[in-house]
Amino acid sequence: MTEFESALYHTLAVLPAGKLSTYGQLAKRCGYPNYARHVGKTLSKLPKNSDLPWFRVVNSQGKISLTGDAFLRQKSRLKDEGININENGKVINFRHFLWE
DNA sequence: AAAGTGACGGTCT
DNA sequence: AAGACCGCCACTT
Repeated sequence: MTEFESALYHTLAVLPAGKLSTYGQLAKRCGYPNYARHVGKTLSKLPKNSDLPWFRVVNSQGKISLTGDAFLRQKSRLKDEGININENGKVINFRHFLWE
């Protein structure tokens, strides 16, 4: 496991339920500014049974970046935490839920 | 080794 | 508000 992955996992692990973060924000927070794309890349390799809150991560515009089934799964997980998605895939009241 | 590829992002039109 | 454009960086072709 790379140093970046380790840093990212530790940061993601403490993202509170009911909150959201963005790829870029997580990258910065774990000490790797400019690694937004790598956050996505890394999350895409996460095991399906991962305990990490991968679903609390959306893009800088507050939209879900996943497609197809994955999109639906993320939308569902967020709804469980009281966060809803509009017909364009965007989090309703996005800024209100941002982590810090 | 050069070119393409992302669960991305900021800026400028 | 929505695209186009470019910067970004590790990986794969």
